[in-house]
Amino acid sequence: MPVNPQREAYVERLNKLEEQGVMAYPHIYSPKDKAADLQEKYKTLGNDEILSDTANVAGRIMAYRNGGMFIVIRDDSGKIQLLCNKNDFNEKQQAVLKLLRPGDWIGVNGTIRRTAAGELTVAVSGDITVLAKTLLPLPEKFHGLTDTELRYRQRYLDMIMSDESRETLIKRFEIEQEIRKFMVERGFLEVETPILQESKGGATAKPFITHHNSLDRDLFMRVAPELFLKRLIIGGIPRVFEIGKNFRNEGTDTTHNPEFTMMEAYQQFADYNDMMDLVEQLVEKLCIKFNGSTKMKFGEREVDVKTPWKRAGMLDLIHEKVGVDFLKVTDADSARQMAEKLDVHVEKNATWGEVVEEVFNEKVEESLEGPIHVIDYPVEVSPLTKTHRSNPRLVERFETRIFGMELCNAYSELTDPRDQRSRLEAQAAKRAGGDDEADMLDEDFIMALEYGMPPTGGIGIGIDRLVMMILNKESIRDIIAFPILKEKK
RNA sequence: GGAGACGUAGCUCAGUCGGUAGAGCAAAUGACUUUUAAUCAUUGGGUCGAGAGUUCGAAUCUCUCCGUCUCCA
Repeated sequence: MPVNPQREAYVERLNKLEEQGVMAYPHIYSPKDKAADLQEKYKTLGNDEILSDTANVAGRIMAYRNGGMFIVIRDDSGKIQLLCNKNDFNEKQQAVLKLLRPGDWIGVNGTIRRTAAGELTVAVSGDITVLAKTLLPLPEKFHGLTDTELRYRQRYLDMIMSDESRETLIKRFEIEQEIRKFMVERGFLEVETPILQESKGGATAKPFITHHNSLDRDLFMRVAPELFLKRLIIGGIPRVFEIGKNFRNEGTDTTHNPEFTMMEAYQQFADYNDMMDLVEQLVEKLCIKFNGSTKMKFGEREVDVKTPWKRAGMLDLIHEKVGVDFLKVTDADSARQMAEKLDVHVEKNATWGEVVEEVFNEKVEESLEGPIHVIDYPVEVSPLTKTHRSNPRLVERFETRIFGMELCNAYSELTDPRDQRSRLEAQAAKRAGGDDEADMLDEDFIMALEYGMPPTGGIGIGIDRLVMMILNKESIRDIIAFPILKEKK
């Protein structure tokens, strides 16, 4: 951390303040008023009008003008100007006033007036209570902090200087609160499951590996909570959800952060159709709550998330888009040849399902503005999903897409322990063949399934992506308070 | 992983043809019962991301590396 050469002057002022017998970092303060409440209450007050009404506010100094005669403070509700008339201040009070700077936290008592210039103002009656002295100057007040690296490394400064950054992060956490409320109202119990896991499972992704010293063994940071939440369903909880961090060992870009927030939910006796209803209702409700309508904007693009949303089979979408019906292609060889004809590159040993998924990703995915549920995936790329009730080559799985982005991934959960074993064995074989994104065979999970899991619908919703869509932020770093950055050298 | 842009004072930025490092804000001292990015005067503040090279001389040209952003895979 580079030393700020101006810090010395701030420390010197702090010392002078304490020499005056002023506590720079007191324990408590209880202001009676908020800036925004006062602005609202006195909005009809005319210029130059002076009242005897008293006010008591506290906040951070954002502007300090005319030698302290005019000070603007900001609390959590908004800003208000203070008037410090030297003639009303005794010698010590004047000394304290002189030592204040933007960035300091103060609390004041005073009376209400509106200045000739039209600014609602608290005329301070002498004593100013210092609540915290800043030892570093705030960034330049007009432009604020624009250096993206500094904004993320010192997010608190970004929040101080940018109303938009601060409000965006607050809304992000409010959205999470609303999601919890929505789920609880529907009878889901919020639970917690292990982040440190002995087996890597639940999603196709590279894990982080960490080490437990006293057990002397490596553990995986979870890529998904899925296999533990299912154990809770088996244990008899009818509806569970968990909102928490998942960790995937991959690069960063505008839609990926290696640790990201996911909500997974599982519902007893339900299937994937119920999950489609769930996510539709959730997103519609959030959009109305935070944007005032069912219209959702992302950059220049706009969609309407009014329910119900379109549902379309993955193979039908491919058929429509490129004119090939992969259901009529029955073996992997023919599928691979078909992919080559479509100019889609696939691995030499790719299965039918892997080819279909790749063709979808290359040719169809991007054009889906949504909201749309892409349903019925190939069985080979969905190791934890129950086979489709009308076609054994497919599974009852859907991914919802909005603005071309994946919002969620959900299934009728695979509950047959025999089928689950053979699917995970296939995954383990891929893993043995060098695919470190493939799942491991988790014997303990299979055993849990052997005790009987009821029909279950499950869903995983990417909370960061959802927040980006609702708040119209095109970079995931804007809605994560502390996104990952490279080491500063 | 690839390509491009960027990196200069605490912050926001300028820096022409390669020739002594600049401004505004912030800071220090003072003035002003005035303000709305307050203003005015004076003063201090630089490893020009790091390293190497070319050159009499490099913020500037070349190369390597680091970091940030964007686009692509």
